[in-house]
Amino acid sequence: MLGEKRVAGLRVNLESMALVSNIHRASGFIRDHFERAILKDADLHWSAFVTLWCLWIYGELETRRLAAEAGVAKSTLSSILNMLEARKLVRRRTNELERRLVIVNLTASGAEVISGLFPKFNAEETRIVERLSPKQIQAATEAIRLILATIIELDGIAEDE
Amino acid sequence: MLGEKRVAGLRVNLESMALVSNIHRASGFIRDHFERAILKDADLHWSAFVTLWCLWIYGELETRRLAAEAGVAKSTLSSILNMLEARKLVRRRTNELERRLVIVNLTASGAEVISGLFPKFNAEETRIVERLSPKQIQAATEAIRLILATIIELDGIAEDE
DNA sequence: GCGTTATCGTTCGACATCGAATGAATTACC
DNA sequence: GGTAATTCATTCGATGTCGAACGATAACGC
Repeated sequence: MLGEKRVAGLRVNLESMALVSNIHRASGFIRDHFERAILKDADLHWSAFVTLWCLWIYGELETRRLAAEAGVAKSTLSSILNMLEARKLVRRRTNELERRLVIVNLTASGAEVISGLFPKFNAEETRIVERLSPKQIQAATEAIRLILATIIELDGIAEDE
Repeated sequence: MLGEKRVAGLRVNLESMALVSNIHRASGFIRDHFERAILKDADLHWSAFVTLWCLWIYGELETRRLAAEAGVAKSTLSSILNMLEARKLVRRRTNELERRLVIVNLTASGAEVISGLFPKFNAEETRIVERLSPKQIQAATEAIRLILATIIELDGIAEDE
C-alpha cells in the first residue's frame, strides 16, 4: 500500500491521517469562526442557520428530510424548530394527506433573516478560501465528496440491508 | 472574482460554498463513523481519543497546550482528564518549578489502550480515503491546510494584538 | 374489518461542550 | 518588599446534541 511508514514500530499511513485530521480541525475552526463573525449578531448557532438555509433553498420540507439535509438528529431538529418557530422564523403544519408528516417552511421574516445573512456568510466562505486557486478548490471539493460517498456506502452496507 | 454566479438575484460563489459545506459535512460523518465503528468498544468519544493520541505522540504535555492540540476548550479538557484519570489512563501532576502548570502523561495502561486503538483507527482512515489517489490526498490536505492558516490569521488579527 | 407492524415527529434523560467566574500561583510595579 | 495585575487549571451553569422511549397515524396480513 502507498504511503505507509513505520513510526515507533507501527505501520502508519501518515497521508490519510493528515487528511482526516485536517478535515476535522478545519471544520471546528470554520464553525467557530462563522459563529463568532456572522451568526452571533443574529443569535443563531450553526445548525439553526443551516436549517434556515435548507428551507430557503428547498422551499418547504418534511422534517425528516430537513434533519438529514441539515446533518442533525431528528430530535435535535425538533428543538431547533421549536426555537425558530417561537421566533416566528418558520412555520410547521401537518400534511393533511399523510398526517404523520410535518411540513416546515420559512415565514416572511424567516426569509428576510436568511436572505440578509447568507451574503455575509458566502462572502466569508469566499474569503477563507481566497488563497486557493479555482482548481485547488474544485480538487479539494471532489476529494471530500469521494470520502463522503465512501463512508456513506460503508455505513449503509454495515447497518441496513 | 472567479466563480461568481447569480442565484435568485444574489451573487453567490458556489465553489467556496460547496467546499466549506462539504468539509463540515465530511467532518460530521467521519466523526460518527469512527465513534461507532472503533471508539464505541473502548467507550471513548472523539475528543477523549484525540487527547490520548496527543499524549501518545507528544509525551507529557501541559494542559493548556494539550487543549489546543486536541481542539477543545480548556474547561472541556478538564472534564476529559477527570474521566481519563478516573480510569487510570492518564496522570496529572503539578510542575514543581511553575506551580500553576499541570502536566499530563499517559499511564502504562493508557499507552496500552491508545497503541491498541490507533492501528484500527488508522486503518479506517486509510479505508475511507481509498478511492483517492495519493496526489488527490496530498492536494486536498494542502488545500485544507491553507484554509486553516487563513482562518487562524483572520481570527488572530481580529482578536489579539 | 381488526390486530399487528412500521413510520412519522416529539419528548425525555444523559452527556459533551463552552464561556464566565473562581481560586491558586507567579510576575510586575512602585 | 508588599500590593496589583497576570496567568494558570478547575468548577459551575447553560445549552446543543443524541438515542431511546412514546404516542399518533398509516399500511399490511389474514
